[in-house]
Amino acid sequence: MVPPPTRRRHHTGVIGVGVTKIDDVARLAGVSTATVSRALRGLPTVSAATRRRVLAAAEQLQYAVSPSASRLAGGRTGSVAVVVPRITRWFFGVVVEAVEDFLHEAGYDLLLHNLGGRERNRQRLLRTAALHKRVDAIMLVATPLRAAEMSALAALDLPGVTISSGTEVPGWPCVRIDDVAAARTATRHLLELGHRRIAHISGDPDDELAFSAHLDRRRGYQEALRAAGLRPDPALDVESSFDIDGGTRATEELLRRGDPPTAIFASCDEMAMGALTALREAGLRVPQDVSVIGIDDHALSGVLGLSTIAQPAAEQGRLAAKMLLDPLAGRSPEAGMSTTAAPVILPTRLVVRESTAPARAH
Amino acid sequence: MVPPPTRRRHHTGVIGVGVTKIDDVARLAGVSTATVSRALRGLPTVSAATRRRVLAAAEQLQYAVSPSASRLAGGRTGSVAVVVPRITRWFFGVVVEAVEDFLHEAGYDLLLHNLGGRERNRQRLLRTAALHKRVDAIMLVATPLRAAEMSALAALDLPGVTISSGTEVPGWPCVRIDDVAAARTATRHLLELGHRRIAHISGDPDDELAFSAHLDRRRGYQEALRAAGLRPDPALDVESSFDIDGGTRATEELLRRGDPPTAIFASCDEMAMGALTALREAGLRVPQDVSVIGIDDHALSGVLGLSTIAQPAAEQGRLAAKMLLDPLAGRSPEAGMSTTAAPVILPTRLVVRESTAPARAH
DNA sequence: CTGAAAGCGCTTACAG
DNA sequence: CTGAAAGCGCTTACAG
Repeated sequence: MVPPPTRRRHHTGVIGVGVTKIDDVARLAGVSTATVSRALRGLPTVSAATRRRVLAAAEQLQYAVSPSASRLAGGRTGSVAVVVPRITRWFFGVVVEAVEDFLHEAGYDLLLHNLGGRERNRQRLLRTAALHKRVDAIMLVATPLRAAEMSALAALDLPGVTISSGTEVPGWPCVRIDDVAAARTATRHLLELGHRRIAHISGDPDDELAFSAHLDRRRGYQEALRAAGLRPDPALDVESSFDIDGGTRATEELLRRGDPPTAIFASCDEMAMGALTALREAGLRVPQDVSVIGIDDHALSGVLGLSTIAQPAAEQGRLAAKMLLDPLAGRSPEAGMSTTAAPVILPTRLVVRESTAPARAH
Repeated sequence: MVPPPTRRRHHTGVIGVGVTKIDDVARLAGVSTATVSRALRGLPTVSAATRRRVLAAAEQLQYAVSPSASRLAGGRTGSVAVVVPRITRWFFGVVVEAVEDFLHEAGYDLLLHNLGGRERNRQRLLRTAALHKRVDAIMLVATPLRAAEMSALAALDLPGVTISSGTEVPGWPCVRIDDVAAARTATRHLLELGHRRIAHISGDPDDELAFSAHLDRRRGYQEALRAAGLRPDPALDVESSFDIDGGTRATEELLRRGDPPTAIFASCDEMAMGALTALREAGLRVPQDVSVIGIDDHALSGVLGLSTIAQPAAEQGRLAAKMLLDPLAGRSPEAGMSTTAAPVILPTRLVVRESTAPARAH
C-alpha cells in the first residue's frame, strides 16, 4: 500500500528543513491530516493522547506549517499592516517597536508601510492590491485619510485601529492623547512663567500627510492664550514641516518678522529642536532670551534640556495592538466597548527642563 | 453551458471588492486562467491583443490576485524579512526607511523584525517557523549571528544580504562602512587638535546583540593612538550600552576614575549625546574642557553641534536592497560580483562642528 | 501563443 | 473525538 510517488515539480530534489508536510506528520502520528491540523493549532476537539502524539511527530520531523497553504485554506493571513508617516521620527519608531513586539508575541507578522511624505507611497498603499488579502487587520498611525482612500479602505472590509489619527475610521477603535489639552498645558506653562509674546510653530495642515494633531494643538495654544486674556497673534503662528528642519525654518521666519517672541511652543519636540538650532544661530540664548517647549518627550529632549509635554508612545502602540488583536482572537473587547466607542485617551505630563524660564521684566 | 454553482463555504455571501477570481477574469476575457495568469504577470508568452483583453477584463472586474494562492502555487512569497536591532535608533530607522521604499517599489512586502535587545525576540525570530516559507529573502542589519542561529538560517536556504553586520553570512553580500577607518579618522581629528588624553566609549561586545563594529571602532581608535606614539590606556576605554543612556553612564564612569580625558571619541552619535549630558551634569564645558566626537551624523547631531564621522545610512539600505532583489528578479548582479565577493564599503566623512576644539595648553 | 489539468499544502464542513 | 474529501485560488509543466 505504498502511495504512488508524489509528482514534485517545483522543488527539484532539495533536501533539508521544510520539506516535511502535514501528510508526513499525519503518517508518523498515525492520524489524519485533519487531526494534525487541529492538534497543532490547539483546537479543543483533540484528545490529549492524540495531541501528544501529533506534537511529538511534528517535533521529530521538524515540521513547520506552510503559511501560504494555511492562509489559502483558512482565509487568515496572520499578518497586520502597520502604516506610519515616517519611521525615522521618534514617535513612530517607538510606536512601531511596541507594536512589533506585541504582534510577534501573538504570532502575527508585521508588514511595515512608511509613507515617507510621498504621495507615490500613499497611492501605492491604497491601491487595492497592496493590502488586499495580505493582512487580517490594519493599524493606521497618524495617517489621516482622504475620502477616496477611506472608501478604498472600507472596501477591504478589514478590522483596524488608529493611533493619534486625524481621521476616525468608522468601526475602528482609536488610541490617542488629548492634543488640545497637551497644547494648553504647554502654553499655560509659558504663561505662568510670565510670557506674553508666545509663538507657536507647527506642522502644515495643508500638507496631505499632516494629521489633525496640528489643528488640535493650535487650538489648545489659542485657548490657553485667550483664557489668559491674550489674543492669538497670526504673526506669531508659523507653519512648516513637522520635523527638525521645519522647526528651524519656522523659527527663522518668526525672527525675520521682527519683534521676536519671548517663548515658543513647538507642536512637537523635533520642531522644538529645530527652533533651538535657529535661535542659537541667531545669537539668542535659551532660556534667557527665549523659552522653548515642545510635545513628545523625545529620547533626546533630556540631552537638550528641552521642556516638553511627555506622551506615552510605546503605551499607545501596545494598547492599540491589543485592541486590534483581541477581537481577532475571539476575545471580546473590554466590556461596554462598542465599535463606535470614543477614542481611548492616554495621559500626558508636563516635564520642565532647562529650556523654559521666567520672562525677563522689560 | 452554465457551470454548476461553486460551493462557497468560507465567504458567506459578502459581496464587494475581492470576490473576483481569476476564473471570472478568464471568462470575461474569453481565455483560460493560465493565460490570465501569464498576462497579468507580464510574461512574454502572451500576444499583445490577448494581453490587452485580459488587462481590460481585470480592470473592469477590479481583480486583484490572491497572494496566498499565488504563493502556494508559485512558490514565491513576494516578501522580504528585515531584521534590525532597534528600530528606534537613528541608523536603523533610516536604513529601514530606505529599504522599505525600495522593496515596495519593486513589489515586495517588508516583514519587520525588531530584536529590541531581547533574547526572547532572537529566539522567536530564528525558530524555524518565523521565517520559514514566509519570505523570499532576508536582510540582516547589524545583527551578528551565533553558530546555532547561523545554521538555522542556513537551513532556510534563502538568499540574503547583511548591512554593517558583525557576522558575514556565507553566500550573502554585505554592505557596510570601514569602521576601523572611521574610528581612526575620528581619533586622528582629536589628535590633530592637540589632545593626548583621548577616551573611548563604546557598546559592550559581550552583549549578545553587539555587533562587531564595536571592536572595529576600538581598533581604529587604538591604531590612531599608536600611530601618534601614544599607548592606549584601559582606564580611558569604557564599555556600556550602545545608546544615549550608555553614553551617559560610560562618561560618568570615566569621570569617576579621576584625571578625566580632554577628549572623548564615542562609538556612535547616540553615545556621544549621552556623553554631552554627563559632561554638562558634571559641570564640564564642551568643547572648552572636553571635546566630543561620534560616528553617524545623526539627524540631531547638527542641533547639538556634535562633530562626527558621517556615514551614509539610507544609501547602505538602498544598495543592500538592490543587491538582494536584483538576483531574485533574474537580473544578474554586477558583472564580476561573485557570491563570495568582498563587502561593499561605502565612504564616510569627517564633519567638524562645535563639540571639538583644540586642547588647552596646561 | 494558448489551454486542460494537475498540483501547491493546508483547513473545514460534513458525517460518523 | 476523528477521518475522507472537497475546496481554497492560483501557477506550471506539458502538449499542442
